[in-house]
Amino acid sequence: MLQSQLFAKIKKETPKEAEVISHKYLVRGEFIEQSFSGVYRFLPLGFRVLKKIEEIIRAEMRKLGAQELYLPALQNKNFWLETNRWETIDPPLFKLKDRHQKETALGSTHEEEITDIVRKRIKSYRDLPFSLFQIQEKFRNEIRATGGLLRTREFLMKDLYSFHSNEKDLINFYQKVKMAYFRIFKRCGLTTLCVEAATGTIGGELSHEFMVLSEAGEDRILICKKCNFGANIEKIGERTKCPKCKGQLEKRNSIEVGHIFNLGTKYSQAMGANFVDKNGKSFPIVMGCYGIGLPRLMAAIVEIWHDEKGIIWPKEVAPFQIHLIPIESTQKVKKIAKNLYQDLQEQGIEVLYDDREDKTPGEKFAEADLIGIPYRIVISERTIKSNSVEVKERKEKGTKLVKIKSLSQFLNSK
RNA sequence: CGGAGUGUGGCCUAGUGGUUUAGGGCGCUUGGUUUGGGACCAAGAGGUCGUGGGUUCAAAUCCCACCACUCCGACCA
Repeated sequence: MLQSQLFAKIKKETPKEAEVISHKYLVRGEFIEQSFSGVYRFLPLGFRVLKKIEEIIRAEMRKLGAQELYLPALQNKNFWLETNRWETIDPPLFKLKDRHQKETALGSTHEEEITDIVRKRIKSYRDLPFSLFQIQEKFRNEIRATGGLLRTREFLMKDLYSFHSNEKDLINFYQKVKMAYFRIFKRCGLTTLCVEAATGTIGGELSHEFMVLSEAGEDRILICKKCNFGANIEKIGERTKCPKCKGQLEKRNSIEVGHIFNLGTKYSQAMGANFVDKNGKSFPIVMGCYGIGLPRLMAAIVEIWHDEKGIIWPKEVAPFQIHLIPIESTQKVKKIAKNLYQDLQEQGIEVLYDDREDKTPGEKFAEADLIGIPYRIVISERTIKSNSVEVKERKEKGTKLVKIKSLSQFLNSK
C-alpha cells in the first residue's frame, strides 16, 4: 500500500473527546472515528486490524470444529417472547416498528435465533453434539457508552453456540473453548485470566470471563495470590480471603474481552429444542454460548501495547508488517525503495510504503511510531552507501543496518 | 436516568459584555527553499462562536430552553 494513497489523515493532536489511551491513539492514528456516542466507524487502517483479529478467531473456531453461519441483526419479537427476554434483557434491546406498526428489535445476542434454527432440525441424540458460530454486529442499548471502543452500542462480536446431549459433553467442550480462547488472546498479544463470573441476563448454570488486567478496564476482579482462583467482584462480592484456599485476594481492574456460558437447558426448554435419546425419551438440548467482542479486544490490545509515542501492534494483528520509509527523495533512494517495496510484496509481506516526498523524516517517523507497524525499514543515502537499510522493531529501542540482499533472510529469522 | 463538565474554521485552542471587521498554532492551497525525529519563507482560502429564544444601545461573552459530546453511577463483549 502506498501511504500517499492511504485514506488516513493522521492527527498530530488528540481530539478532546478521547480520554482512555486506546481511544486516543486509535483516533489519532485514523484507525477509527466516532460517528456519534457509542457508534464507531472503522477506517481502512482500523478495518485491517479488525479483519486480522477476525481471522485469528475464525481459525480457532474452525479448529474446534465449529461451523460458521450468519444470522440476521433484525430479529423476530416472538422468539424473544418465548424466552421471556423481550422486556427483561439488560442492556435492553433497540426496539423499532416496521411500517405496519409491527415490533421488531436489533439483536443484542443470538440465543433465540440459534435455538430456533436448531429446534427445527435436531430431533435425535445422533445429531449431537455440534457447534455453530458467527461474526456479526450486535446492538446494545447501553445506558452509557464509554472509553472509545471499550464499550459501544454497536459492535462486532463472535458468538459461538454449542449443543449437547448431556452436561458432561458440554463441560468437555466448554474446556476446549477455554483453551481456544487462551490461544486467541495470546495470538493477539494478550495474557488473559479466566475468572468466575455472574451470568447476568444471558443466564445459565455458570460462566467464565476472560480478563485483561488494565487500569482502563471497568471490571473489578479478585485474584488469589496462592491458588489460581479468580472471580469477578460482581459474582462473589468484596472479600479478602480466597474461597478456595483462604489465601490473600488481590483486587484488580480488568477488561472483559470474552465471556463463556454454560447455558444448561435454559433456552432449549423455553423454546422447545428437544432431542430423543437411545431409549426414545425426549430431553432438552444442553447448550453453551461463547462470546468475544472484537472492537473491545482491539482496544484492549492497544491498552497493553503502547508507549508514549503510539501503538505497538503485535505482529498477528498489525495492519501491515513492514513500514517502508525512504527519506531524502533522491533518484537512487527512490529507485531502491521502490524495488524493495515490490520485492517484499511479491514475497507476500504486507508493506506500507511511505512514498510521500513532501514530508520530513521527523514527521514520517512520528506517524510510523503512532500507527505502530512492527517493523520500520528506512532507506536513505546514508544506508545505501553500504547497500543496506535500517531496520527498527517498533517495540525495541535500537536500529540495525541490514544488507538489502539479506533482508528477506533477516526478516524470516524473526 | 441521576450527578459533574464541555461546545469557537478539518484538529487543538485564545477571547467571559464595547479597542473583536472573532486571534493564534496545526492542517489545507500556491510559489520557493528544505529533508535522519512532527522544517522555513512568502502569499492565500476557510467561521451562522452547538441550536433557538431572551436581556441590553451593544452578546462568542449574561439569562432560559433545547441539542450534542465526555466523565462518575448501574449494565456488558
